Amino acid sequence: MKIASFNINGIKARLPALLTWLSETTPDVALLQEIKSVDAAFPRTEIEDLGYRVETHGQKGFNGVAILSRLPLEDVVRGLPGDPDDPQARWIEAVVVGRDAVRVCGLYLPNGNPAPGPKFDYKLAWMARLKDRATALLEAEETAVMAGDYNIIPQAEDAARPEAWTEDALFRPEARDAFRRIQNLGFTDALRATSAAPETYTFWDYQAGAWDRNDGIRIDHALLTPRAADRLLDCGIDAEIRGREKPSDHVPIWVELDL
DNA sequence: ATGGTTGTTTAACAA
Repeated sequence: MKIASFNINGIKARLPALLTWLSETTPDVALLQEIKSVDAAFPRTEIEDLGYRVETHGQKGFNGVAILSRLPLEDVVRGLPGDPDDPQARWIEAVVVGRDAVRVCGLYLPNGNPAPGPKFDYKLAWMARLKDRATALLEAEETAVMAGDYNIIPQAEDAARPEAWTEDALFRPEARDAFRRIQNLGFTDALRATSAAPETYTFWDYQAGAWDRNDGIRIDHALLTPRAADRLLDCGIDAEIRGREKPSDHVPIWVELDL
């Protein structure tokens, strides 16, 4: 089973590019972030025509996440548990019913800039809730994947110019520590840990020719529970699509599990 | 230090 994650930066602007990528790479599951759409306006028909079920958790203007799946989905949950009053649509999870079941969690972690400040506080509070959800997945011994735009540069090697990010919310020690604490609960960072992990980034800014200069960062991640990590066959980053017409500033990541 | 770009939505805000 191939599970991909892609911050598309607006479904309205990215639909042709998304359909092309889906047709070319045929993931069984695609977790989308930054759909920037309300549920009713999401172009589900065009995606369903490619054989995907569509579950969205959107809002007006920004944020918004979705799950596309060629396999049946059960137990869809919208919103990260822990704050029913959180107005920002950044989490959706569901159980994919394949040869064996796997829980997929798609997340769009808050950016947090400028830091320090209320947006950075919100980022850290959201990460505390993520840690609680992650702990519950481990305690239930689930086969689960938490993938998406984490807005975290875990280590200096994950940036072409780490010195440019020292004061940024994506690289500040408090945010990296929070990410490390979650991973150290027992998750595998698939795109770093495996021999198949590619040596490339997942985000290149639109500004200042970042793609042409390969001035990127690795901020999209797939964390696997031990039961999922045991099934990991391969993983990758579809970096080349960053060079296409009207690209997102992120590129897709994917893991292949023996499920 | 500033500005550089894109998307949603139409004046900023978010990234």
